[in-house]
Amino acid sequence: MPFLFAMKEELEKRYEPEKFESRLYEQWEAAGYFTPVDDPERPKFSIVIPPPNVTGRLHIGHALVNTLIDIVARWKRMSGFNTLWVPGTDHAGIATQMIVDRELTRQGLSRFDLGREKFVEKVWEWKERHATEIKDQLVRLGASADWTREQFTLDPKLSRAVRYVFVKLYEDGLIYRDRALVNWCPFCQTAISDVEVEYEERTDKLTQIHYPVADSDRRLTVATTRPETMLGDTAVAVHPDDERYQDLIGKKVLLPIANRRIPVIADAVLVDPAFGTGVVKVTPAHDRNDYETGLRHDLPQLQVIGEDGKMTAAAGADFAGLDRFEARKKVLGLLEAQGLLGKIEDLTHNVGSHGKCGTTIEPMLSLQWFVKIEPLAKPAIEAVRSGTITITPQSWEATYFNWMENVHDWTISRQLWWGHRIPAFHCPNGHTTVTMDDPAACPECSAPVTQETDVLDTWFSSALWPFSTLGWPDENAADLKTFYPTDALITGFDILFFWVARMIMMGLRFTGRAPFEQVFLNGLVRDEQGQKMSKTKGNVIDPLDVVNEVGADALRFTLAINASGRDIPLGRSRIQGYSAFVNKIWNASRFAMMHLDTDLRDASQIDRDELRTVERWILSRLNTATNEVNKSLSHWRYDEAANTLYHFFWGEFCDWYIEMVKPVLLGRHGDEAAREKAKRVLLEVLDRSLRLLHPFMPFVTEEIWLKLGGVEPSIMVAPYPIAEQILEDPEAERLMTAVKAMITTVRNVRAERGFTPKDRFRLTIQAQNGREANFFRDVAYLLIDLARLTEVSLNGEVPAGAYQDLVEGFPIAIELPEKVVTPEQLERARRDIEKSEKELAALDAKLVNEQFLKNAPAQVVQTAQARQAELRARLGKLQQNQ
RNA sequence: AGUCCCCUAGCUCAGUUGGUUAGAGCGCUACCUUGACACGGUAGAGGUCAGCGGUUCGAGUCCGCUGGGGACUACCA
Repeated sequence: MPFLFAMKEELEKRYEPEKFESRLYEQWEAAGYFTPVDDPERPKFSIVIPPPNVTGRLHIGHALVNTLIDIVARWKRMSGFNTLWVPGTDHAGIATQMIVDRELTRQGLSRFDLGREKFVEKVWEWKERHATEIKDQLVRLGASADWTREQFTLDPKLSRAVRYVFVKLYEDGLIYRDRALVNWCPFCQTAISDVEVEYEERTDKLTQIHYPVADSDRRLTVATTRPETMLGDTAVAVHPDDERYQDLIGKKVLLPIANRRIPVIADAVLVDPAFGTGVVKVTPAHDRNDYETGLRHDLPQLQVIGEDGKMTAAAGADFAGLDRFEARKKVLGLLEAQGLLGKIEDLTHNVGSHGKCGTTIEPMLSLQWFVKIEPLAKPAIEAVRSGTITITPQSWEATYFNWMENVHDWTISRQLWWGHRIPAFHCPNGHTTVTMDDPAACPECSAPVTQETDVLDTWFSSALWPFSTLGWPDENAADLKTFYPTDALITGFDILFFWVARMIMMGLRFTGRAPFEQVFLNGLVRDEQGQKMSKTKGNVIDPLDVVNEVGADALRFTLAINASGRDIPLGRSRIQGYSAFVNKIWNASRFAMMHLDTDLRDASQIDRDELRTVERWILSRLNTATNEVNKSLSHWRYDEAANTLYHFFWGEFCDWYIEMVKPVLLGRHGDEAAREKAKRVLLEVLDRSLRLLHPFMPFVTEEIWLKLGGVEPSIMVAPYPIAEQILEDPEAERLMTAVKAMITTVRNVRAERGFTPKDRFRLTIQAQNGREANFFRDVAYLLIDLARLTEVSLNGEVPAGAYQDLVEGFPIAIELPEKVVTPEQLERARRDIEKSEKELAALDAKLVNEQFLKNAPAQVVQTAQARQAELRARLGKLQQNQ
């Protein structure tokens, strides 16, 4: 990696991200770095944003997803990929309509006062405001998305794709219109799909009601949690084999209040004879199972609850117009008065409500549009099973299969105003036309046509997002040809069914290819105690607040280092911890730059053989880190990659290497030539570290790097480091590990024996051969500096009374002045020895065990033997320290 | 009810195909304002890896059971 640097200026004393983050982003955008280059030589990498709803501000979950996307995008871009990240927003049908509706309510208006056209105009105004706000927030995060390609699901281009898909699926018989039982939200007054229903466990009253058997004094007792639906009962069902009711099958019961005669039917599917009384009331118009039972027995469907959640005329004059829950009370009162009320018990069951508004769902018969799902699901299942698409973490695949293998047809029509209006045209003679272009008149009978008023489920357009945003259905669209299929999809697991599954289905159906190869599902951001964040709990963290407080880089790094695919516990203290790391990077760079000259050139020209062991060591460690970061990122282990960087930069570069070059840089040791080499290596390590860190911390790395003055105009278009075998140096690592351990041992003994940092000792090292002896002589200045010694002597006599130890295979002795040893110190020393003795005993036993020697791999036996020898030697030394 | 996941230091978590002395961050203790950083440095305390049983020369890691927690899907009159 040849590179040139000309130090431009020093860093500010303090790290103050607010001073440069926005400026850098503007520079990147102005330079066009977010837009892919037109270079056919480069492999491409493309990814689409999970389009945020235009309902409002982004929350911490958005910050997470977009940070993870940005890390991959920046990593790929620096790694030479022609990278496209498509940004955009979703019109979010119900959610957005609700919000604008609510605003109108505050003004004392309703959408009906405005009318459809005016209302939709209002929503567009809202959208313009919020799409901008969302972009601003992503900008603050440092998202390297290509804003010249920003998309919106209701844009003409995407709307055309939506219409094309609708028409095609209709023509292929996969979209149909039918009167069927759907999930109805009485508050939003629209049908919703199965996935939009959220189930919550609740304890309700299970009420027994006695239905008198017609022309008899017997009565059948049913049990229900929804007494008001009895008004819509059109049968009572028992199990065909239930002896208790054999004689009543085929007879009639008299439905109380309504005073209708309804049949007693036998149904083995609906009725579990062991539950309750074994008798079930059947309300085909308001319950899924009853609906299907009704179809089996050809029962009338009596709709007693209307679209507004109020009782209909069919419920009887006394009930018409009454809210469904009011009606329940009234029914119970009347039944009680008639003595037809039985036992009332608690029953814990699941109740479905609309995820967007919380209203209890009313299963309702309704004329709606559906997508036949099975022909779409089959290939989508196959794509994941065959590995064409991989899902990470893999455990989600089971959930995916489970759902896909059992999905029902998808209700796609919504009784809303905000969304893609269904391109179906009806004429008074009952003909329906579905075409790409609006028909002037009915093609069959030339009668005037009117367009369907329903709009499509928001997720219908989202399902096309990876290709509609790239220009599809125009097969020749340049972006489609270059960037489709996309490479990866990063999103929350909560929209696996809503979005991911449907994109796979639609992508396969319409482009013949999986819309992406890899899916990474990130976890939920929770608070530090693992609790879900919610406004009511007051534990919500607003990403923008965090950016304002500590900068985008600290937030991004905190999110990344916790992103393993599981839920992420996030708290202020955690973010603080990683903002300290950003601060550390700033200060370490500042130190390095204080000692780098302005005329450094082409550090790659250093002859590696001329480097000292210390320098070969840090380059070797850096190389290992480089290798690990690339590897971890390639399999979605953001946490591993971030951890590797954290420990390399702080634990090795700052804590050891910088301390080790200080004597040379500050002129306390070595000559001018040595100083030059040290500077170049320092620069090289800093440069590579910044590049490695850049995808995680784009701002701080750029700010420092620009001041370092590299040849590339920006770190974000500089090459990402890759591991180079030439930098590996196991021997340097072995020796430096020993040096570090010796320093730590001296410090440890100093502290344990109650000496102060000012007390200096003499250290004696026994080297095994001349080469090692020379090495320790060369680094003696380092040991003296970092371990605070008076001198280091090689292979000398061990003075009587010196503290002895064996460190990484090297016997050492520390000459300590006389000092009274406290009982605590003795106790500690004894415990240390005891621990080693225990371990040695276990090893001794293991190494005479023939089974172990026979079965264990040679490598394992060898390390055990080596450890045994070392422990024996070390114990010998330690026992002399009294 | 089914499927999946989790239980490792005070807290939150990492521990790849079973193999040296189980790690990190935060928190805690003691000492240190040493020329980049007190958002710092040095040293340290703290773990019967939920429990029981099994497989194995060897289990935090594999299998079974029990207990506790969570997620998703389906359904319950």
